[in-house]
Amino acid sequence: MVPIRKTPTIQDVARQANVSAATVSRVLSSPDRVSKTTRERVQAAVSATGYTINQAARSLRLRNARTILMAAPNIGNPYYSTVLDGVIRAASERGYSVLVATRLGQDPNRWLADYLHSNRADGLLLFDGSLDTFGINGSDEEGPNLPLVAAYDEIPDPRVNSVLVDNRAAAARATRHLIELGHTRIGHLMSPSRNKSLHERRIGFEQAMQEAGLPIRPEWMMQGDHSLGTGIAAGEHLLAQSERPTALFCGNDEMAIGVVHRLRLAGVECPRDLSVIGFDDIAVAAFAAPPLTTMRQPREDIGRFATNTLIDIIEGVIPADEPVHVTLRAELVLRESTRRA
Amino acid sequence: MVPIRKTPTIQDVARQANVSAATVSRVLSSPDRVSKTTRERVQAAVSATGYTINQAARSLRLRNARTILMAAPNIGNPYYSTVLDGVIRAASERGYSVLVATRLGQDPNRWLADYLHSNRADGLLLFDGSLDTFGINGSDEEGPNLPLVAAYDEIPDPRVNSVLVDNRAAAARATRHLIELGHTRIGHLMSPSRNKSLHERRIGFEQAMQEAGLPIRPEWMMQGDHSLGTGIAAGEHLLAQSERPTALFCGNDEMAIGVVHRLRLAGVECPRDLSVIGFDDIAVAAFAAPPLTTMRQPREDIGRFATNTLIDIIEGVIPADEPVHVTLRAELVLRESTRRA
DNA sequence: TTGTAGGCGTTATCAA
DNA sequence: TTGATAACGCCTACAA
Repeated sequence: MVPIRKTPTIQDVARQANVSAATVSRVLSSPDRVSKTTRERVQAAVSATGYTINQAARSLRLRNARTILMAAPNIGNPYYSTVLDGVIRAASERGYSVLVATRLGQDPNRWLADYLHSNRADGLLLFDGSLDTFGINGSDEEGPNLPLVAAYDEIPDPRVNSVLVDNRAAAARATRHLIELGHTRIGHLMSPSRNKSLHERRIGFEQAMQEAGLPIRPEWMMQGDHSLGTGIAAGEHLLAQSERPTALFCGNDEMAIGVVHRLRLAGVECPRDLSVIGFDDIAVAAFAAPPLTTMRQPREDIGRFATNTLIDIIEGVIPADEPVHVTLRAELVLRESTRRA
Repeated sequence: MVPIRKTPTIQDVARQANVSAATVSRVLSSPDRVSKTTRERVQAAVSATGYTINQAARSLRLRNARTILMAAPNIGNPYYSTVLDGVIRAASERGYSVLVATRLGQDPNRWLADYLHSNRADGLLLFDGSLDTFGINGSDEEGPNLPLVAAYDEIPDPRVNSVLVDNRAAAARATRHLIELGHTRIGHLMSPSRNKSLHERRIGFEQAMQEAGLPIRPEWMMQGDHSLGTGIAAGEHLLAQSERPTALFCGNDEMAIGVVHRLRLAGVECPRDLSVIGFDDIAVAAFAAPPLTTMRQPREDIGRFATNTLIDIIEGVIPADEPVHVTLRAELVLRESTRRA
């Protein structure tokens, strides 16, 4: 015979505490504007009733949602899920909820813009390079931009806030690691070049080689598409050569694993005959045979920085008209696939 | 000199179309209750103004959020992120948004309950076994339960809707695979037994062995904690024995990889000297040396089923008072770590 | 078929 | 310091 118990509203609390709803609201948002005695009475009433603030009503009134939206191509991919972990951490520390979207329908730009306009999210974290930031921001001339931070390899638009990894410096660091081990015959399995940030990895490699006065041999510069398959193909390309490098910098870990795998089949052992360094530090890297030396992308930091930047913009801590560009550094992870020449 | 353009409301659309706001609302929610001509006029006005429905207002009025909340211990873990992928797919197909939470503060039960009461989410997907469903549901006697579906290994409470994998059947299937390959000397590296569902894996193993009339040798029954480390320890345990099994069923993939790794160091090769089958099909399994035969957990399906069940409950398609228990099957993934005896 | 009016729960403004 | 009031934008009886 328990009475049907609606979720209590601020009115219920007010009644219970013998004050007005306005006072309850004040106790909740700015307690110091209320006298100590009433404040305590209200707080008692709040816990007595089990009152929870109704976010929908609050959002409607305040025109914000205290929620951010993360858009990523595929959250099943460990890269994005690690980033998401950082996002959730940072957001919850600042009292924000996180909405995750991967299926953006026919017109992703409109879909995302609607999300913000519809008062479901206050800002947008964009991890999907296939999306066009112009479209989301509305046509160039008009109106204020939506709170938006982009964090993916290709940032075409300097007017958009971004969090990126310094690919060039990271690639140079990887290459110098090989040089420091005494290698002079060094090859590079390149990432797809369509993408500007990935292209930076090649630039970084070339810079490090030039600085060390080492020759870049064209037959040791191979092109891959980041798949295991092109790694294997690159392995075959190397096997076909009379002179082989003693070290190889690969544009990502999958390709590195492919190369190592293919060469082993032919009796060329890593790191005995060839030192190999990868890029990304995917989960598999530590379990590969041999465990792969690589440059670790600071995925969680990317999520955290992007989130904090976004919330700063939402809350006006950072002026919205001056784009923010954060650059993070990758970290060298030493394992067993590289060794002294 | 562009005028400051507020996001248009339903009133703006109404004005533009020369109708009342109520009519616009009808066009949006039940178009057939409006004459064709006005409907078209309204639709034109909607796109002319770029109107987007304000979710906060809608939620307040309708007392729902068309949003579900997924609670998981750690979204950086590939297991949960794959589940999340399924969740997002299913939810977006049914027009729901997905909120993800991993940091639940000091009092997780209260935190989660607040989330629902505060009208931010209509239902809860629980993937965190450390949470107590009793607490969230409110004390036993009172009130209607919150829409909640649990999907983790340990389901202590039959009154809670759940989506689970049939661990016993899956373990039996794995064991029978080894038996079918002609093995008779089969060991088992067990999962932690504190957990009921994990304990089922052991039961499944024992059942399959008994059905085949094979002996269960105590010295080949080892206990692990699902870490790589206990896999290595189990490998050492096996190496110390004068008589070894020819096949081993491991409670999860990490342990399987650990065993294989340790045995190889001692010159015992998999699958030449020992066939090994794991459980889960973590991403690493396919890249292990040798690629690991294993039972794949249908992670994405778990997410999808849980989500659809939850939304069914929210929308009243399924009666809330009769708990739903869905059982999914794991799938045998054949790779190279098992072979004929 | 369409319009009017009231209220969902909150907070900001203004007055007391 | 506190209270009354109005408004945020939407939906749904009810009336026309």
